[in-house]
Amino acid sequence: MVDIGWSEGLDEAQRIAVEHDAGPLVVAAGAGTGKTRTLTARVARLLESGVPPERILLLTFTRRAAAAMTTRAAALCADPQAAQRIWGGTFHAVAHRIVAEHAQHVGLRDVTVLDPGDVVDLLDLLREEHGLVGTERRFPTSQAIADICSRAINTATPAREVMAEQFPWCLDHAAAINGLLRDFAARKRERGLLDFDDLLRYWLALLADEQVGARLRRRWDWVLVDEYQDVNQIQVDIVDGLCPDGAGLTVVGDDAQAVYGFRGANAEHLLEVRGRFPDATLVRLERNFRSTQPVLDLANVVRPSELRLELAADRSDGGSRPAVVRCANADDEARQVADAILAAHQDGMELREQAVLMRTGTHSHQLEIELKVRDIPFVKFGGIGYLETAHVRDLIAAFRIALNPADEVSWYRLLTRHRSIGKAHARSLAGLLAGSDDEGRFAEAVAAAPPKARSGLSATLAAVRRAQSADAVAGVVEACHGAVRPLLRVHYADWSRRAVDVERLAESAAQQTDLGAFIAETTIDPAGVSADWAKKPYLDDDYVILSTIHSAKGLEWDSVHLIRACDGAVPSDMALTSDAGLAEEHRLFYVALTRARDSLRIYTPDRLPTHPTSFRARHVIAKPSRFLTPAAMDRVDVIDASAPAEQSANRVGGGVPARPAPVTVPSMDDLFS
DNA sequence: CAAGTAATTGTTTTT
DNA sequence: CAATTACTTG
Repeated sequence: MVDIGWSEGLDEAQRIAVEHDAGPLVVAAGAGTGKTRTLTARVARLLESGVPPERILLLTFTRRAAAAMTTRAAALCADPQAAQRIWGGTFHAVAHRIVAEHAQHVGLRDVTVLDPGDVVDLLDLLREEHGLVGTERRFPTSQAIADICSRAINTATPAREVMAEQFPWCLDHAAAINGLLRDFAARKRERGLLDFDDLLRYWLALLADEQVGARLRRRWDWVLVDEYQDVNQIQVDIVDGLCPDGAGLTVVGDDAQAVYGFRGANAEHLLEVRGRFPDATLVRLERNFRSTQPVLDLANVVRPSELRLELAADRSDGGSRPAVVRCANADDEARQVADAILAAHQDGMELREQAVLMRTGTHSHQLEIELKVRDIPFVKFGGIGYLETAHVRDLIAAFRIALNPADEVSWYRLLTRHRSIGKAHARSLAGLLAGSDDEGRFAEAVAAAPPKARSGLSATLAAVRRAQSADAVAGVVEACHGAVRPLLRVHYADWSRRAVDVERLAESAAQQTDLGAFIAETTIDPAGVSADWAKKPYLDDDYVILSTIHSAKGLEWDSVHLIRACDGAVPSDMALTSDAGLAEEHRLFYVALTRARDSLRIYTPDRLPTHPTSFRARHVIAKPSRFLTPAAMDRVDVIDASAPAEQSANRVGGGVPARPAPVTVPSMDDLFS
């Protein structure tokens, strides 16, 4: 690291942002304008000027982003070790660290983080207690109730209002839902259970406390928040609590890339920072270092924005116009994408420099098959929930019980895995087991269980007892694994396949020094962990990235393929009910386009299956995305791949015709006459 | 009250 | 083609 300081290669606007002093700073950074580089350089500059790393708090959207930024900052510093001591991570991850550290201040003995699935389980459990399960009055699903609750918290809006605006069909049950949610909150508190929203609420509460808040504020002199267009009200309040007068605050964002409205985020928050802190400095980054001019020409036509950033390319190496590729149907689209990927690969472009983006995880179904058939390696980001599979969550539930015996949801989960224990028994037994520290409660529970369940249950409880008294992490893990292993057999038909996954998690957990932290981090950011597991073996391989547009945020590739650019997919038909929803889809489209450095291909199949996975699905006519306006189409080349003449030439596996000729099936009348 | 079988029904996006 | 959900039977 010789002589590559933080100031190397910055343009004028970036330099202003990097060198800016302690006053509040807003960096409006268009796509590809070196936002990460600027933020990183600013951190490096602070460190070089003698700021102790632990006095810097870097809030990012994913853990991966925080890690990338601290690593890059480290590379720019004289003391690379120092950067590792920066406080960095997502709002939720930092919240967990702070809340765990101050558990006693918020009246908790243990902090257990509930994942969204656990939240639904707990609501299910409570709603049975509330007698809200009858079939004759259809009550909203626990998932819907969880969504209402989350939205209320994240936007600081009463649940009743949330229902009126977003969930009108639930309004009839508003009183019952509110009662259930009050109980839900009370139960979580009693048991030391925090869901994702609680992490933020508790952090905010700590900041509001006179003494603790003052101490927390003194802890950091510099607070930098990335992707500020995607924060919600409670996160704004947290930032406010950290920097009440804006001193030392830097926020970076792009209102045209706000795509988390469904989670309560609102790009207005970015625009409001200057109203909140009139002395804030605004720096605009408008020079794009990422893409070629033809790609930007299209992006600028598509771009929706109030900050009115117009991107100008810094690159002068020309480049070709983006392509809109018309395809006959989804299978044809998959072949076209695979063809293009292989062709580029033949021309020397690594697979990892090519990405396929889609609106929803299921859109790549046909493509995944095509890639497998052709032996093209790929990794899919976003969507996949290794850690969300039932059996993996079973083992995590056992870990949680070992660490927090009051974790009623985990007890409930583990109990329902036993033979002869269903919802009803599990509910009462979970109450008993989680409700007291009494030594005799295990024996009591066995006695209270139905006879057929007793031997299994006592084996589980013995293992749990071993786990609770083990002092080394490996011992806890081993005991929990021992508890879960026989249950898999009982509960899942395909238990042997699942046992392998569970084994893997157990191995990984056994190596941890702090099991509680491992579980919490895994719960808060499962993508990071599962990606680590899933990708390690392939790391030196070359593979194509398949990603949802959401998960592609902040990333870039030489070549980008956007599939399913059809109305109903982009924009998603789920979003068409409101103007705000449509506007968000529009921004999402913009985010997708701006991921490309050199090559951008947008695929518009003429026909799409109604059901993504079923092959009996009807194929219906699809229209190209409404975002491909005439002005946009002026800036692309149209390739009509659905025309038969062009097809077969560069196809590898011979072509399957889009619509096979009808086959006459012989009548069976002669068999039955 | 749970297990097993049959029917149905769907599917954004994520910390 | 899952993965719930509804219904029947033990």
